Amino acid sequence: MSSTASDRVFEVAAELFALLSTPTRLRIVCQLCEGEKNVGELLGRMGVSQPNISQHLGMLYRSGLLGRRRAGAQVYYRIVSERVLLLCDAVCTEQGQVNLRSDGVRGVQ
Amino acid sequence: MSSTASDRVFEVAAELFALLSTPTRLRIVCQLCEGEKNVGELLGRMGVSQPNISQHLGMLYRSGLLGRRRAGAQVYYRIVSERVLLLCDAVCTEQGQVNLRSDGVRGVQ
DNA sequence: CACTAATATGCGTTTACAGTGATATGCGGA
DNA sequence: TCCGCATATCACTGTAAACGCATATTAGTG
Repeated sequence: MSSTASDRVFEVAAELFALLSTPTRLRIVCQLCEGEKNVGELLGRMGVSQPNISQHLGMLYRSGLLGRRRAGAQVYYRIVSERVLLLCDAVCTEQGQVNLRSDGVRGVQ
Repeated sequence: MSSTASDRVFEVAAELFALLSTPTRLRIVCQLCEGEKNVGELLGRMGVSQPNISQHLGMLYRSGLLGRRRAGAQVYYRIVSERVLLLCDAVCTEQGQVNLRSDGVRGVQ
């Protein structure tokens, strides 16, 4: 049918949602909302294995949601997509739930 | 030990994202943004099978994202969750993006 | 060059889910 | 009441992906 370019739009958007569709990755994103962190720091705050978190980080990085920077033996990850922050906010406002961005800071930087 | 209340929040949010993580369901939601539609109307606008769309509709309905109303032999679905609209907007509000709630043509970044 | 810490990658298993085809249910009309 | 349309559900299959484990890579130190 006429669906060619708009198909891509839906596929890309669906992929983005899929990246946020597991609690572990959501928690990672939430942690990184507070600022850049290395793998060890993330590891300490969530009860998952190191290979597991590394795989999730790699996935988010390859998808362009996260950036990374090497500092000696450590690798620091950070959020580079403003879209992700919008999505996190959108999911938490409403339903009177806790804001995933626990520091409660809003706005664009 | 990590079984706190915030765990539930992440699980719930992840589930919501998962509901929007397939192109077919995203397209359904997009169609319903224009207003209430019955299954046949949705079927005509997207190239999927009837059982398939029915299952997706049932899933979205049971999750509370859609409402439904029977009119004779037809069943009309509508969006009842403001959250979904926010999410759709958030995906597209990045510059150079398309709004899913119209008929756009452009990719992500 | 070892040795160790920090992080990444490959593999195997299990589970969940999207899609399909066949069939069941609900509804209006003759 | 039987028929045909609109929609839902069941049973099945293939595939993808999350997790755990073992191992490889990279960096710092002696």
